[in-house]
Amino acid sequence: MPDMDYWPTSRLLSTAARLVELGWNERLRPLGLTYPTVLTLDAVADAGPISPGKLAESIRVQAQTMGPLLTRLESRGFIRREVNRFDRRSQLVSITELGLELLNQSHGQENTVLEGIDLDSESLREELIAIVRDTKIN
Amino acid sequence: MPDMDYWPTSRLLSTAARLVELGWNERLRPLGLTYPTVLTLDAVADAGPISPGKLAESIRVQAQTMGPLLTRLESRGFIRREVNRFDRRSQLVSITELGLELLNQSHGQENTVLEGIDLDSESLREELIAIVRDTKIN
DNA sequence: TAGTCTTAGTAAGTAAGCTGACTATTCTTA
DNA sequence: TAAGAATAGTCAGCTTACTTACTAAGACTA
Repeated sequence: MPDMDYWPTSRLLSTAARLVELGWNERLRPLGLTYPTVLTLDAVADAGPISPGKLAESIRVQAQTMGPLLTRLESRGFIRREVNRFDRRSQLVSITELGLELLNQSHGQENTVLEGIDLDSESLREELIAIVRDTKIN
Repeated sequence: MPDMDYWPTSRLLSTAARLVELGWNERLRPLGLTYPTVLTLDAVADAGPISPGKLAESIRVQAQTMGPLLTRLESRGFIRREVNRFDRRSQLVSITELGLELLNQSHGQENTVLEGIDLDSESLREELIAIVRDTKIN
């Protein structure tokens, strides 16, 4: 085990994030989902029919990242994409029955991730929120 | 800005990590480096001639991830790889003069990242260390 | 010593994320 | 109303990271 006391905080942050995502993905694999796809499905389920751009903004990735992600979700039948009749540049994404079903199953798994690790401390949450809030995205 | 109070902590964690890495990469781009390459160069500089496997272990990525990363670093002349004479299965990685020089420049940039964000609080570090320590990697 | 187990590294395939550059549509303004 | 600016999405190219499966070399054991 490396001597993490000497790691820069940024390095701790990304390593922790990668390990947590890894744990998530392990649980989600049997469902055919991954961590980012669950984030996206969640956002679509929440925000009703929504454009890919807004979706990208809401989970803080680039539009170029959201495109292929939606393509994968669509090819598996978890979402639907249609052109917005009122602005033909944009699309409207909505979740399918199958997507909703999978999303519910994934929420059932949620509790089993990272049990034993005190990940829900309020102070940790507050510091992470500060980072996300204060880091400017271009 | 989304309502992060309702985000799961894991989501906060990976979003924060991605944004921090983004900020890092912006600073490193003029040097021709990226966040993971600096991690790797750092580890090589620290641990002297070291095998790719140990290197992967020390920064907690898979060996299959380390391989291509070293190939890129080598093609830019930042590191050197040679076969270990005493165990011809393995290699020994060492940093070059050029790599050392770049690494020093990147350390100079380090201070300008994330200034204004309280990223170095001790409690944040402790919680992150706990996550990295307690998350089993296969 | 021959056969098996272990270890080091690589290859192939997929996913996710980025930048920069492009097309198509809509909006704005002179 | 025509020209230019802005917006939505995609394409191409690159990097990082994972899984599964492989080869080569060394170690161990019957």
